[in-house]
Amino acid sequence: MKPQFEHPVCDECRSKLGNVFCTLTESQTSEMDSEKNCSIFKKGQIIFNEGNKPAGVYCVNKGKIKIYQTGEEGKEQILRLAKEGDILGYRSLISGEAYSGTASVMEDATVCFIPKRTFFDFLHTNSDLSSAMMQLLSHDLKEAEARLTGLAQKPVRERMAEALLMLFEFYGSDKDGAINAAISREDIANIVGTATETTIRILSDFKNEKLIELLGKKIKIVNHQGLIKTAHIYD
Amino acid sequence: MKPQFEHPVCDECRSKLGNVFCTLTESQTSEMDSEKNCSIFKKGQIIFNEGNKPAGVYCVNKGKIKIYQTGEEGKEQILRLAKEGDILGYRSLISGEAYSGTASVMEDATVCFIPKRTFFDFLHTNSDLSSAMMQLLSHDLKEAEARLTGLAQKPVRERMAEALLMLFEFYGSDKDGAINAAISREDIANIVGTATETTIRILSDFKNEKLIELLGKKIKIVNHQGLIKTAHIYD
DNA sequence: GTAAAAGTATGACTTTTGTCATTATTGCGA
DNA sequence: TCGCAATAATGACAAAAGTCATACTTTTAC
Repeated sequence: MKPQFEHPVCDECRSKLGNVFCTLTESQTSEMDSEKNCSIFKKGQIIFNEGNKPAGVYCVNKGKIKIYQTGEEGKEQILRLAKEGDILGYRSLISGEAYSGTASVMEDATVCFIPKRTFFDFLHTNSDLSSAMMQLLSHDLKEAEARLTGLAQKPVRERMAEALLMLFEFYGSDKDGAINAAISREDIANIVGTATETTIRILSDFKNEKLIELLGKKIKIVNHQGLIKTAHIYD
Repeated sequence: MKPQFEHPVCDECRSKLGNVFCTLTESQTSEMDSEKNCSIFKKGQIIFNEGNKPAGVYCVNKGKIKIYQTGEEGKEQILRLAKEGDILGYRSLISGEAYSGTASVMEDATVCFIPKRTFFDFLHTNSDLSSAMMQLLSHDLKEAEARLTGLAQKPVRERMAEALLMLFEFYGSDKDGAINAAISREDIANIVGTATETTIRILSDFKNEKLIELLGKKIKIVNHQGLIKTAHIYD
């Protein structure tokens, strides 16, 4: 056995990163440690697929993951991004349905699997966890509804500015001050809900307007206020 | 006192219509009956406003309500519709934020108000209710994400067909077989996420294609299969 | 280390959808 | 019941965004 691999840095997930599992009691924490199952996923691998039945929830220890729905012509719509500390697959598990989206690895990841039975057991006996899950779902719902309205009402350019600010917020910045993620133009397009070419064009517009810099695959925001203004966010 | 007005048909909300409050115990049911507060709202009235702080949840006894977000140029995006048996305002209450949408009455309504304290008290002591709320939120989230993807990927015509099928499903049909709601073209536009004129045009296209009939303000679906095909839903 | 594949960039053009203007039509209140 | 206001309908046009073609660049795999 190699315990340092089986439970790599999950204490971090719980305490440092402050996800819903912070609410677990001592005994639940150790039950989780014995029940969970961590694995490594390489870039491009699928963690779960739209249409599959969930058998538990996933907790991301490390890496970057996208959850997307596939439209008719195979175009992906990215619904959510996940990084260390985030949990995945709870929506479908809770509503007892098949996954409505696919989780795919953008950067090599370590992910723990917590079996359905364990998770529901915690949920039924720990009202703090229930409460945290309700808040998580409420937050996701708020987010989804805001994006829905934006998609219906805002032009691509505004949504693009918004997406860049979101990516910066979510991933933070590397040593160069660029968004700390190697995200393709296509993925950005699939977040914003537009064509890849349009994404490329708007990014070069932003570059010409000195709002961003393009450092290879990395994007650096050089004028935050300008982007905020472009996104028409005034609060 | 006039008990027949204070608690008009709430037993129906609970048992017949099967909302989350089915999970309440006997004593909680009577506690709710004494704590709740029912009122009548006329068409056009606002039940709560985007930005306000929630003080409880609302349970719709009768009537038709829309929840929408207002975009920059004052355009409404309808997020959800509610009818008898539905509850309102739980998302913001649970996440402890201001309302992210406005609830406005489309057809005269009777609505009960359940104070925050009572609701949270039930939630903490009744794990069946917690569970039901989690399922409700999960369902809403799934719905929102599906609409998000549709908005990003499907043309207006498909979304319109989808919306008509949804309205039929949600409101049922009246004696003429038409959708049992007097919903304006503008409201339909704000559900679909398009301009009112585009809505009018597509509805007359659908009429010419013998998919629907327009009986004054009412819409009758005469070719369900055709609409399903137009919406590109194949499951 | 090199070739193939994937990703990025740009131009030309088309399609979709929105906007504005104008005219019916309906519903409702005085 | 009349007339006003809101809603619905339609046309002409403009703008936004998508598609297709092609070139160039970077990554990846052998």
